[in-house]
Amino acid sequence: MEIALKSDRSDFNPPARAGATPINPCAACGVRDLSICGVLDGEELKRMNDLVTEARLSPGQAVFYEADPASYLFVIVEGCIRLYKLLLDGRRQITGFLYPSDFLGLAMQDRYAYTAEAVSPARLCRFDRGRLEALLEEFPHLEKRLLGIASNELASAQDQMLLLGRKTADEKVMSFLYLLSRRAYMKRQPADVIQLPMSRYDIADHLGLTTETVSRCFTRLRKQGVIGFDDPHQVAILDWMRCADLAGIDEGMAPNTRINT
Amino acid sequence: MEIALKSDRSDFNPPARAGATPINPCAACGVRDLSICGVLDGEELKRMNDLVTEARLSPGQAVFYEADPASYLFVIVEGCIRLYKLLLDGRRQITGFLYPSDFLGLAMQDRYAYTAEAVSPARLCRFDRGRLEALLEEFPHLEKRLLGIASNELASAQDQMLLLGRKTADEKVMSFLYLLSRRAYMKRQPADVIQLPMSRYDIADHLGLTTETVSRCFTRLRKQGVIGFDDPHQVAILDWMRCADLAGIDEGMAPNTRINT
DNA sequence: CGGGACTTTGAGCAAATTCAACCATTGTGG
DNA sequence: CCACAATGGTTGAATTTGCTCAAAGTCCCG
Repeated sequence: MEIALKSDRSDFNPPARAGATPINPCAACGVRDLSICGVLDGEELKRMNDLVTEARLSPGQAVFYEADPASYLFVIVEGCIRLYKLLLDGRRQITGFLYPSDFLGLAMQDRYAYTAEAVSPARLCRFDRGRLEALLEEFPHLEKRLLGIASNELASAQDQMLLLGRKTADEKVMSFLYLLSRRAYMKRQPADVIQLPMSRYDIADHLGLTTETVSRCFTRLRKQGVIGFDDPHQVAILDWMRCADLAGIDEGMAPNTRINT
Repeated sequence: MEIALKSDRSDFNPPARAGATPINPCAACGVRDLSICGVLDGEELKRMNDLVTEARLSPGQAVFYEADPASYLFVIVEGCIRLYKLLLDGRRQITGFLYPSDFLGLAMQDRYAYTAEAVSPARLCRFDRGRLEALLEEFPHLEKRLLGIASNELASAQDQMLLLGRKTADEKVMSFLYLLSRRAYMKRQPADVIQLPMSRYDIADHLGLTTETVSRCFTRLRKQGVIGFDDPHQVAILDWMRCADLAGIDEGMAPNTRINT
């Protein structure tokens, strides 16, 4: 199955030269504890280290394309990645944004189900799929971790369906912001000011809206005092009650007041 | 986290009496080959048989509710199940419909992420989660199968996001019908007449539309000769080219002319 | 035969889109 | 160093798709 792509693939990041790219040893990795590698001990980590190479991408570069053979799995080390699917006429749905420690490349039937592109300059760990699968035989808890990750993604996907199918434009935008804030909080990063590395266009394609509508929602919510921003890529949630109300959360608390979730 | 539910739980199916419900031995199961149990051999199947009980549900009965402790996993043996999530004000998004051989109950953090209800009279195999997980330790290929199932569901979820976010009402309805037809074909069931056990209301909540719009789409598509039906629960696809066009498939072939997918 | 649930159809309405213009920021070349 | 093109964001007016409200038709089952 071939997908229609206006853009050529000349910007495709060449595979890092095998064995030639020195990579930060996994033991020193900043995102390890949060990511799939967190379940591995010293010796296992060493084995894992053997089959990884680093990939660097600049904004707009693709990690892989929908329907490509799924030869690699990835872990984001730095930057933001967007995943999307296209209709034949070019309409785009961004199924998610990935951040450091997120896992990427679970595939159905050896083909990627979506395209992955860098939003901001990004660094990824790239694992050879075959060799990683071989490693799974040896480390069953790694496989268990993968299943856990897949379950989590499934749950997020269902949340996103609820958003796309049943929420209003304002609710969609507010839910999106709330989710990003919560994600930052979970990773012990500042959650008061939300960083939005992606464009309004990207946000629109993620929420099933148009750029114009997204922009209008932002200004409307700002006028109402729910959010605040000067830079369109840095937004603060001001009225947490109203935010939770719009996002469809039944607890109206700022993320840093929550006990656990 | 407690969800708002107008309906009480008086219709909840009582757990089948443990050990008391005789069940068709797995070896004789009609959906085994298609389902998760398909990877098990004779001895393994026997072990699996030990931890399963049968559940029967009549239309509208719940298998479990969102946020319930995820104590069981299920395989559908007969009937149709709808999965959904609710917003606080009652808006509903049906994330999927399940059919015989489908697997149910992958949970995040020990809680179900959605409610599961019978659409038509249904029969399910119910597995104790703890005991099944223990079995996974012994049968790693079973865990691999679960991961495969999760990957497939993830891919379907992404397709559904594309549908919800970017397709028109007609396209949504046609995509839905096409998918059901393809699913029937894959299971070697008649794919020329699509069985729709669910109501227009259910379809609407699955496609992010209202009943009225769904109904209008059906009549419009019938007038255009794309589909045909007398009974609203039995629909035939007549114009496969136009169907593929609307559904966003790039091959305009009837499912029974496809080589493989 | 009658009641209830589901489906269909119609008319008016509203949320979001489309089309268009304008503004702000950034990077480039003269 | 500044003009200016390019990109991304915002705002406005007109349009449209799908929704809401309302009513009528259909089917099933007691």
